[in-house]
Amino acid sequence: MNLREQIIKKSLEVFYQQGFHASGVELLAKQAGTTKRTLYAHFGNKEGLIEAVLNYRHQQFMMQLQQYFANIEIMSADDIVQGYLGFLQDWIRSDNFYGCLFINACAEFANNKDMPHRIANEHKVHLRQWLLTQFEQIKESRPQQKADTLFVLGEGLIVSAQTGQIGLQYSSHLLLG
Amino acid sequence: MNLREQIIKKSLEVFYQQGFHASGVELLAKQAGTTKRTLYAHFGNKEGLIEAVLNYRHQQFMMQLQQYFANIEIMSADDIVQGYLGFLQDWIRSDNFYGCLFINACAEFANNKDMPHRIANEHKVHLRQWLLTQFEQIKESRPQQKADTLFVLGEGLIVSAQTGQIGLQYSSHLLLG
DNA sequence: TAAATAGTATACCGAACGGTATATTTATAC
DNA sequence: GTATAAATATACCGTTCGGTATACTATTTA
Repeated sequence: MNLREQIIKKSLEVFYQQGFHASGVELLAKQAGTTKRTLYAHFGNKEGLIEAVLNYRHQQFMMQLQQYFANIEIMSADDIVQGYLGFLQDWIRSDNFYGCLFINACAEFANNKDMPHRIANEHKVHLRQWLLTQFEQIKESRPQQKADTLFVLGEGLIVSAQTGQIGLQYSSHLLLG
Repeated sequence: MNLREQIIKKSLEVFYQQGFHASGVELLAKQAGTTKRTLYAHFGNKEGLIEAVLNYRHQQFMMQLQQYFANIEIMSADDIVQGYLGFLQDWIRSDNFYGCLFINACAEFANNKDMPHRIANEHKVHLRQWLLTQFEQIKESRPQQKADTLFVLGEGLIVSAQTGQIGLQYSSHLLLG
């Protein structure tokens, strides 16, 4: 068992459910089944742990998204839209959904020079680029506009769910013009 | 000068820029030009202050939105869409934009039984209802769907701006079907 | 087998936290 | 003009914070 990864995984859970500032290092270590001493040996300080957790979550999220898309056939722009929204809905409807960790990080670290904010920004840029690539691969017209609109819609759905706006009667037939 | 309101206004600024957990009561009092003693006399505890700040922000936001709409002529669904998006864009482009305080509150207080989360939920419900009323007033078809789609798009724009996604090429011609 | 490595247990540090106590000053009102 | 209320200044409380020190144990490797 990889202890370092165990600490990251458990800390991800705690940060996600309680926020970064509200999660003490003592608790993080205990939840990971280890001690502060070991935690600090691995990550230096709390900031180092946060950085590792955010990087881990980025990898995990992109992996899950790619895996989801690997199981569906993408032939049209609508497939991309329905695929991405389906992926988000599965996540949103799952237990222990507390919004997007990167958005939450920006909420707690408002200054864009703060490391968590910067990593969150890079994650979103990466995601937008990935969506763009999907539209480009099927040689869709205006791929940038479609990717960005889908991205914004997705962000809106995530946050709306986080604030308890369930059963939204939104329309997703917006990208096919 | 109303000291209670002064404390609320300054605390709103501090909470908005630093987050709730990261803002100490000592700092909040100092920024408001008063002392902890007085702050506690008015709000009982930190939670009471947070509650007052969130309620104040709700009133302020709805007031500003209504004022913005009072200055434009609403004759079509497109006017409502452009009006709401224009209102959000003005806010997003302003100095000291750090996302939506209510979304940020849900990020820090993930449990929907927490008071800040609950107030945030009520605020969003209220906003959605207000948007719905706008579409109903011009006797637009499918007002609920249009209001919800506009709401989700707005939430997405706010959060996208917060994570630094500028110059998005999204399409707002999505509600006119 | 002995050295080196990694993790545990626990106590501790100074600082900051939310919140309170005491005493003094300011402003309002009868 | 004096009582009453409201705000200030400041010190303090117990607790928790992020982070460190010390000592011990288990595992690996030469």
